[in-house]
Amino acid sequence: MVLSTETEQKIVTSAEKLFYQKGKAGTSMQDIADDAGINRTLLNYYFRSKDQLFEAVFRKAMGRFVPGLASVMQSDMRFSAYLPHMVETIIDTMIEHPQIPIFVLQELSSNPNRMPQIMREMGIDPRVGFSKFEEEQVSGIFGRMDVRQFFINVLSLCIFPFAARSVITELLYNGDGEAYIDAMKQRKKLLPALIMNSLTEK
Amino acid sequence: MVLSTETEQKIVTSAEKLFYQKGKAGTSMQDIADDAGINRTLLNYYFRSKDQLFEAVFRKAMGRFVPGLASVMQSDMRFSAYLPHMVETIIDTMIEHPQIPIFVLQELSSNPNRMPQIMREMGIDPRVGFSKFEEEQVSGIFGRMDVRQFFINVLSLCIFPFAARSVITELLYNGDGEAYIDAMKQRKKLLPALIMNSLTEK
DNA sequence: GTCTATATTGTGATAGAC
DNA sequence: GTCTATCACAATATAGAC
Repeated sequence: MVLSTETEQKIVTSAEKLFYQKGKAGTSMQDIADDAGINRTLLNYYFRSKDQLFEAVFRKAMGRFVPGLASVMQSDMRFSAYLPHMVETIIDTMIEHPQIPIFVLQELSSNPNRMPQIMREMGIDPRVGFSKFEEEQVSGIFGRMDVRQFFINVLSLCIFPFAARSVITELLYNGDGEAYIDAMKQRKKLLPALIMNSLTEK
Repeated sequence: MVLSTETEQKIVTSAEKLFYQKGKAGTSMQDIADDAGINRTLLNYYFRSKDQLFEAVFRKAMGRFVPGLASVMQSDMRFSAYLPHMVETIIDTMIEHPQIPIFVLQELSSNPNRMPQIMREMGIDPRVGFSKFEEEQVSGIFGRMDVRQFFINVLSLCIFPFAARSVITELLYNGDGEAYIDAMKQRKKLLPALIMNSLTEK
């Protein structure tokens, strides 16, 4: 999607901000227009309907982290280098766009049937991401760990802390947002070691 | 909250189902009435406003997993027994109410300022849940692992797979919902060992 | 491209009959 | 407690002037 005019960009910027925060149904076209400082009817002029504007925002959100992940997956790094790189890529993306996890997961949860289509559109082949793991599983790095469970663990450890930001900040860091962010940055170094460690049998 | 009449129960049941699925703004009073098979104005009769109905559902959702967690935390089990029990409690709750994570996280994300108040209302003292960990940290079980990071890891590994259900099912289990559920059940045994393993230095 | 005016529908909420 | 009728308002969307 190419954003030609300045107005179009302002619309998308405001729409992203508000859709991320309040969701699709919780955000009105008027809200977006006000935030962008433009007339409400311009939203319809550029995007025809709220649905289409939302679609643009949703796809942009998916596009913010899928390509980064895909490129890591498709690189020919070995597992030992692959893991820290993947963790860092995910966490950096999350720090930059901390509201995306909930936004995307909420939409996919309300509309689970979208997943297959999205995967096709984004050119995601589940088998590609695994080939690397499966090769190395043969060589024994994974021990008895199921590759799928392993993958779930990595994603959980990287993404959940951002989806649960408010809870974690309040419950563990006494509401101190900076302490929370610091902790998230630490996880870039912490997680790879922890994950590797979890693979070796006790 | 005591649900006296049958009608009131039908309302709450439908409201839970729809609010979990579509969120507060995405669900209309008419939707709920239709789902419950009753007249729309009865919702106002019993709950006065949509806000108050939502509050009832939200508190019920919080109440579904907070007490279970709190009771585990406040028991005087030692860490080695505490961990599997905590993991099992969380995952069992998630299997029973898989939509609660996103529902709660989305609401708390849109409205982060609710967290402190909720913690007070539910009688959650952040220090209580940690006392157990901190005692044992002195005795060296945690090694150099930060207790807060550890806690984040446990919650991430237990909860995220449910928040990301549609993604995981599609990406890792070819859309096979039963395979997904089986994997979640396996995690009850898998995670405690993995987590303990991650604590020991390599 | 941007505005005003307007059409149309949906929404939350209440009053009052039964 | 449950219904019908009705309110005030907000929502998306379009037509048409400039």
